[in-house]
Amino acid sequence: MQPYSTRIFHQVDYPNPFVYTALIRGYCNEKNQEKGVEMYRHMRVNYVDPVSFTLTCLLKSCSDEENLILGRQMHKERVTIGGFCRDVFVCNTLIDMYVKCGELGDARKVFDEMPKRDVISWTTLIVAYMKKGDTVGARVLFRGLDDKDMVAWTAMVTGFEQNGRPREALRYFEMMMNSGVEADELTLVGVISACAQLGAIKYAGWVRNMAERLGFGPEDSVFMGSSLIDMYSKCGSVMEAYEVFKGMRVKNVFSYSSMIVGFAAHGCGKAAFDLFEEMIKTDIKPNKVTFIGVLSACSHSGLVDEGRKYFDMMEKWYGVVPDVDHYTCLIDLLGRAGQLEEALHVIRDMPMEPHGGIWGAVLGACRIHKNPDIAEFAANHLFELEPDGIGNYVLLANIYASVGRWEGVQKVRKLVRERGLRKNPACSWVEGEKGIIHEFYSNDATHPKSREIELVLKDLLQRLKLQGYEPNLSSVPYDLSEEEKKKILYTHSEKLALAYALLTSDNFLPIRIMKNLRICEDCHLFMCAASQITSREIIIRDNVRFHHFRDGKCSCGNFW
DNA sequence: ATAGGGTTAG
Repeated sequence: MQPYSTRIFHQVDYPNPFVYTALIRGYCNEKNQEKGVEMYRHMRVNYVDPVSFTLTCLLKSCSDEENLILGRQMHKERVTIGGFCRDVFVCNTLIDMYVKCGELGDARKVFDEMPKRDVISWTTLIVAYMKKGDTVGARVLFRGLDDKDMVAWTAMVTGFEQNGRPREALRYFEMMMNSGVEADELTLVGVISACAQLGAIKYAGWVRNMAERLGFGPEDSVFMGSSLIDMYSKCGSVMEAYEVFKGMRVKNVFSYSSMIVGFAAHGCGKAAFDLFEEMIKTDIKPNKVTFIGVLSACSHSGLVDEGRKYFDMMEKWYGVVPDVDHYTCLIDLLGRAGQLEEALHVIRDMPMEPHGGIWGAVLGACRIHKNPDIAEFAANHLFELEPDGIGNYVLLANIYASVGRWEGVQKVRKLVRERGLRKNPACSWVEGEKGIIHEFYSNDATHPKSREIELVLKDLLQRLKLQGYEPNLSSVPYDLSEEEKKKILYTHSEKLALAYALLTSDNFLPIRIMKNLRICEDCHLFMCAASQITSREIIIRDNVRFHHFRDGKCSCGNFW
């Protein structure tokens, strides 16, 4: 605040509400809440009645500072002054204040008691429900909203996207289009992120065209560019991601980090490092996520020494203090490289408590290196930290099974039963014609083409066998007969998805399969062989990384 | 004069 603002103020003999409010606004804008409140008191003591803007200024600063106590006081003030109860501006700011302070119930109460609400009141609340993860609540509210505008629709689209429900996000986007509401940059960025989750590369292409027509293509918009980079790499196309990156006129830390993370997930370690080196020559400062990318690039390429070097550098040279997630990358790096003992030392010596992710990285490494003892140790921590994390139980059971410790498998199964947990069904999906997503579960015969899929798969299996493919029975973590194991392997969801893609897609295009869990050894072998026999490039995105199968080989080097 | 929706993480 300019010092003379206050001086001038004191020269006014009888300041009116607007003069006071101007001063309060000045203080609040420069985050000097105490001074703002002091002026407010001054105003009241002198019997000057506040206007609604006076309250909204103070409430806004309560939102920013998350000062719930003062916020509640202002809420009461509103009542005592009277008249403002009906003021939509004041109420909306009040709702926002309660939301920012995490008091959704109070926000709702203000909303319910408003005599007249506008689209902003609704949207504020819808976003709050979405952020809390209550998509049902948000949807109910949205249904009750009469004049749904662009921002309200966008809040729904991005809300679903942020809650990991990309299909609903796209559904709402389409409903938005159908109801004739225009989309803008923010809407389309949300849609692109939903496509990234889904692996819907064709759909994303249309959205990108739309964005370019509207003047916010990746060349012009950093947001659009960064989310396209992320989308293309999550859809298995790093090169296209890089094309977008190169074409962006303005880049920021998001663009670089997304690209580095993309390279990392595809096992392009060298490209990730080169881009990092390029980045630090610009004015753009690397942040936490950038280093997550760099470190995970090291771990997917097995570069332990490089990883250690970057880990030591990040704080010393770039002022980014390693947090528990960076330690997770380091543990993952050491673990993958087989240095499990060293990984445990790092956990012991690190300055924070290990969280689930840390033990998860250890457990993952134990799977690669078939180490049931350390696995048990890590899993016990995990079972305490994440008692409902079904993936951990499955992983431990698989590790036991891989070394034939069936009594261990039984023990884990019992634990799962006792805790009333259920295995996540494995699911794979591909984008079919017209960009429609086709989903497959294991042993799933609900797809309209399932009869043909079965035939394609049978035929493929026979041809693969002639080439020397043998089902990998140890991929089935059950103590079953060979025949039964073969039957189970044969129905894994990614194989169904592959058969569907072979049946329907264009011959020259790569096949992109997404799945929710990690690919099993047998499917990995199967895909290697299938890529050779069919001369098709097969790209599988599992829940961790990408596998590019081409000419009988996988980009992960059979080490994942 | 004052308000609601956005990009990167193993």
